[in-house]
Amino acid sequence: MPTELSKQYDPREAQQKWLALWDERGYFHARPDENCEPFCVVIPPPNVTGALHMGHALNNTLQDVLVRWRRVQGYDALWMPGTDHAGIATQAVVEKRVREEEGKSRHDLGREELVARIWRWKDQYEARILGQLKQLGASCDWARTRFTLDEVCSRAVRQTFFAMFRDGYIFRGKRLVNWDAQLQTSVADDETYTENVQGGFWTFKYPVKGTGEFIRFSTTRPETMLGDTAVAVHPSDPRYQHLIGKLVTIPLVGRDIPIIADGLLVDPALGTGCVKVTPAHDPNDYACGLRHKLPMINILNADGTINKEGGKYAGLERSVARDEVTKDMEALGLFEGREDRAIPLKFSDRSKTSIEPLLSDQWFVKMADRDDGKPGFAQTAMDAVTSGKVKIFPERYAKSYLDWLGEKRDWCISRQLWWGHRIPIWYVRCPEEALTTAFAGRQDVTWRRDEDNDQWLVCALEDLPDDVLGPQYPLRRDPDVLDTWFSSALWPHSTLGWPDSTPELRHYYPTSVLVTSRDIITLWVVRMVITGLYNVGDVPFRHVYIHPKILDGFGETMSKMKGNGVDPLDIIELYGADALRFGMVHLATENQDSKLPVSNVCPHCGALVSVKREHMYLRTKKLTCPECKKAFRPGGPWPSPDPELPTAKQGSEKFEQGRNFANKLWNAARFLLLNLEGYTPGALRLEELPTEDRWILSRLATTTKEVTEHLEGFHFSDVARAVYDFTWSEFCDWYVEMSKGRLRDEASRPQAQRVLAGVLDTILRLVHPVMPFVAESIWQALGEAAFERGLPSPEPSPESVVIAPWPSFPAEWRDAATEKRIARMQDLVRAVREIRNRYGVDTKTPVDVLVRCDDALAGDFRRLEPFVKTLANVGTLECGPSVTKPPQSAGTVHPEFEGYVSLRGLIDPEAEAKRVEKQIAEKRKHLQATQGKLSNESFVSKAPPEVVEQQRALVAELQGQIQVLEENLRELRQG
RNA sequence: GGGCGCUUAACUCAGCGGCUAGAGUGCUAUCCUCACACGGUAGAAGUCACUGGUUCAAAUCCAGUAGCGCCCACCA
Repeated sequence: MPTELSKQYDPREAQQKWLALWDERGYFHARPDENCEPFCVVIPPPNVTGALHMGHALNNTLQDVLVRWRRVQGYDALWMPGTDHAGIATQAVVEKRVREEEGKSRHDLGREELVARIWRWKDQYEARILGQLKQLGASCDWARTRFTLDEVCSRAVRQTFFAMFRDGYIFRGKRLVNWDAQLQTSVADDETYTENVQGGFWTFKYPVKGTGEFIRFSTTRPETMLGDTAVAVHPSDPRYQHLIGKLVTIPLVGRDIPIIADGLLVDPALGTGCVKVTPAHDPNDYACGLRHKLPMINILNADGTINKEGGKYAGLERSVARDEVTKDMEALGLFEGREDRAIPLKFSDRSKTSIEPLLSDQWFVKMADRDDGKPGFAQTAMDAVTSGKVKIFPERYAKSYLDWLGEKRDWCISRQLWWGHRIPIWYVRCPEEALTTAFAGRQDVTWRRDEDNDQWLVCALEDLPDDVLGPQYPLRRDPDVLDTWFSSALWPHSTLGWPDSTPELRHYYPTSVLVTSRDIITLWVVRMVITGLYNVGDVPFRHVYIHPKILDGFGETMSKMKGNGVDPLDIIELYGADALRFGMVHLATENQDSKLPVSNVCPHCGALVSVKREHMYLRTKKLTCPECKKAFRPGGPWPSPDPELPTAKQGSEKFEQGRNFANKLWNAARFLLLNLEGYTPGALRLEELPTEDRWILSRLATTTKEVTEHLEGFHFSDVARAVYDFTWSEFCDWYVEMSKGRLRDEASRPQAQRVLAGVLDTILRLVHPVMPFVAESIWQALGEAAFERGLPSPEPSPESVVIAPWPSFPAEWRDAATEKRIARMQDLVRAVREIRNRYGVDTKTPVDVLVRCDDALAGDFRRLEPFVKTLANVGTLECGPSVTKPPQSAGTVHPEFEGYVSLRGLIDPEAEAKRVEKQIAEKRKHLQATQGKLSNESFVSKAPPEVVEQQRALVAELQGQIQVLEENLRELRQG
């Protein structure tokens, strides 16, 4: 029963109960309804590697706010959930576990077994992540949950790759990879580490042909000289101007290479100012090689020995070749010296041997414009934004999107991993007839010639058996997998069933809005636009909303290692899911970062101990709680629990506002429910309502309009603020207080109940997208006591706030005159309270108040007299034009009236006089400034007339107030 | 190195050309009054980073300076 509502809102109980109820009733399940306008959001799929962090909490809260709002607005709302297989990250986590628990490497397990292990890991963590999202209150359509590596997504990936390959958007190209010569495999960047090792810095010289001159250069890897294809100097370096365009000979291999000018590669201040260029074995040289169309000579075999390009050095180990090369150069008199130097060197995580940058064949998606008339991918994506088909909020992020695309850099999509979508390419050496015969009439196989390697590249929609061409032409499948972002790029349409034309795809695509963070605009947003346009023929979403990034109290990124992160689940436990959500919505401003100070929660007493810089990176092993003086271990990525010292969870006081707000709402509802006895539903006629009712309805109508507009413009912080301010500062602080007397009066009670119930009903609808749990709790309780309610006419209430229609009120409800009337009364009440406080007059002792004002105002105050009397505990209230300041009273001046509180025996005339003097001084200063403006001829002539008028009115007002204050002062001094 | 952003009360942030610059937290005083102490009432607290400029008018627009941060590229 309603009267049993506890004094404090218990989020935990509510969360359990309503999650189950919502799920059971299927509120979040969407069925494509042609007669209903769709609103669709696809979740940025979280990685299955670990737990959700604060960024996820923010991202998903904002999506949920939008989806819940649109759903109750009557849209056919679908929020598509799912997770990402996150190639490298997931494989690395599982490999690490296998290594730690079994001491085995992935090579010990083999590809199949490792992938099987990762699938098991994925099932476990996917369940955990989805569970966390549910705890947050995310209103996803869980029945549609997808995974970027599941069958549905795989089919889309296969189809996309096949079509892009067939259409010539996917091509094979060269790229430098990290080559592990011991394991004879390339390794991903994440699998390497850099160490400073003692190395050499050699200086050599090459003879410049036909000049007798030499050009000097330095290197840390002399053996790469065998693969040099140019020497570069800075275009504006005066020392070498005359040599640009000349040829030099590499003596050891007898190759002639040009001297080129390259401002990007060469820093004239470093070394000799000349750089040898080895495009096949150095990332910078590679870029330079592309710019100058230099030959790229690979001098290494897979095992790290020098290949046939190295001439007489062929077959030598790298290090041996280095010595030999140096020795031979010295013998030729071309060696100038060597100095010891610490050199950063990349190593492979697994073999611990040094990484060799090696040019290898990789797969790319072509971004640049094409010469065959088909659109270039980069351009189509740029057009989508410049034409406004995709709108980015805040607008400034459109610039990063366009800038990045403007480079039109090809997208390398092959990764040397085992976990992911395997590239559907088979290599075979055979005459083409073998292919045409075997695949005659098949649309699902296509092939292209790879002249460099004398082979065919065969792409197929379904896996091809190795012997499909017969035993003499075995197929070899590409071992690599696709970049994770390749499958993520298809997410908005693959999750809806593409390549099939499903009802979902037809109805919900393009989706409505994508909510994400700015660091993946280029990795993800751009690529979704490209594939959406290519596969479906339309953009994937109409709007992109980029939310801020959450940083710690010092403005640093949060990370487990630093120990400055906050676990959303801890916040839910400590403050409730609604508090977490309110906090997230509240910090979502237009700003690009938002700081969230972090605290350790004392495991003994729950006190918050703020995390300081020196606590980070596990530098502090033990902290003492300032409250209970007991010791604990600060939160962080501790590998195991400490038996001696309990570890703190991490929290933040930022969420107290949301928790308190939920409690405030709860108690406002409690108040109403305790006063609903005898409630009967009934229609309200605006014109018959008393001032206070028209006032709260006017404020409610304004708030509703504002909240709706803030949601439409993605101004989330303003949404939270508007709902909070109205509920707390207007409804609770004033209207509820004003209703107390009316509820005790038999005659006015029914109407007060109806308005209170109606306003609370609307507040719940407005609060629901942000704080669904507390809204539902109150909604259900209210439903028992006042099932039929509403504004202006009562209706049976929907069975859940989750499906309660979004409110909107006629513009006439907003009533500026009434709002002004109440504001004036509030000013009077506040002034009386201030005087009461100042003189320490107990709230239980009534004071007499006199107000000098015109007749109209006096009439107003008389109508509102009961409120003035109860809100400020006023004994007698006298008002009118003939009122004079009583002796021994304190006063207040207002633009429209003067108020006096009689303080017989309490007043300190001297203190009061000083106060009045101070006020006079302030008003005079203000008056002077205002008059100054008005005496400025150009202000009067150039400023808009209403601004000038405003200032004139202000002058009159101030003069009046000063006059009153001066009279009061005289009276105080005389009396 | 390129791009973007931030600097307003003790802290976290609103305000984006025209009120005597606001909120939440914290602080001070007071009140456990029959919705709420996760509360009420009132109060104190700001050279709007600095220097110039534009404008009748600048926290707000422009330029520069300093500090902080994010993203991207890179460190022969």
